[in-house]
Amino acid sequence: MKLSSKGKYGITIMVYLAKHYKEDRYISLKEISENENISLKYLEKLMISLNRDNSLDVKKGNNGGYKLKDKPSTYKIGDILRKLEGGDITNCEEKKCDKKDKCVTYSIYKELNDEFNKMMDNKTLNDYL
Amino acid sequence: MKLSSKGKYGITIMVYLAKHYKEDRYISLKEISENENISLKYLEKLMISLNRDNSLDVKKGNNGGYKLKDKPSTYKIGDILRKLEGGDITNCEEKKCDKKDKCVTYSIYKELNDEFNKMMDNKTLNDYL
DNA sequence: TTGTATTCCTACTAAAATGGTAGTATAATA
DNA sequence: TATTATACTACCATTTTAGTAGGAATACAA
Repeated sequence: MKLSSKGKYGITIMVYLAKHYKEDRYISLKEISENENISLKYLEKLMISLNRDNSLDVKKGNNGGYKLKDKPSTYKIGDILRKLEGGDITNCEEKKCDKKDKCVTYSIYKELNDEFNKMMDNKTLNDYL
Repeated sequence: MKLSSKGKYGITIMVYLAKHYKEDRYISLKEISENENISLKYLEKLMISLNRDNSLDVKKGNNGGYKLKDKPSTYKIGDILRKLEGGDITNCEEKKCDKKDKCVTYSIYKELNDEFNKMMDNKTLNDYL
């Protein structure tokens, strides 16, 4: 029942981009790395996950980097965390288990999962500038 | 952002006890093990955590076992999961981090954590009989 | 066209957490 | 004293987490 540090980094990164949204420039991972104390190499890896839905603008090369494609209020905290932490709070869906709907725990976990997602989707980057 | 199978077993166990609450007898781990397909040895270990708050009645020896001390509606799902999964959804509290309240992520995680706990505490064993 | 700054891709790895197993001790009671 | 339970302690294999390392691809500027 833990949110991993991956998700925390993800939020840190996205909030950083959001804070500089109005400057309308590409922000390099080097800059984020130095300001937020996250290793550059690890950042690179996190960005792959964070941008797998193509919600960010990327440019390689000199003065390249990342920026938000849209305004901060369109980025839900839930989306960010799900990209980094895996989609589901429960692992009831997995092959291991054959009971599915017969199972009490499954229904509890499903409820918790749905409510948790709803909760996270109520918050956007704009709430944390 | 995963709830582990430990928590699922915990709910399975507690729901089992709840279902037999009215029979007012001690239920052995052997019985639960056979009915729910959980290894006896692992069950024993889970019970230590599940009963570390002494919310269950235990008797050793012949015809011994566990039973609820109180009616199912007094057992919150949140309490059960927290006992097995560790108290907090975030690990922002840990020594690693020195920022604490300055930190945006901390405040997000705290909100999520509080709401998640509230959510789980709204459900009791009685809702899943 | 060459150098430099950047992201992208693939592979590896140490440490921690998870999900158990095994053996023995302790207790209750018939 | 035999039997049926839980309690305690130690171990362990597998998976996940949190990175590191090295180089390839791309963009652009001098």
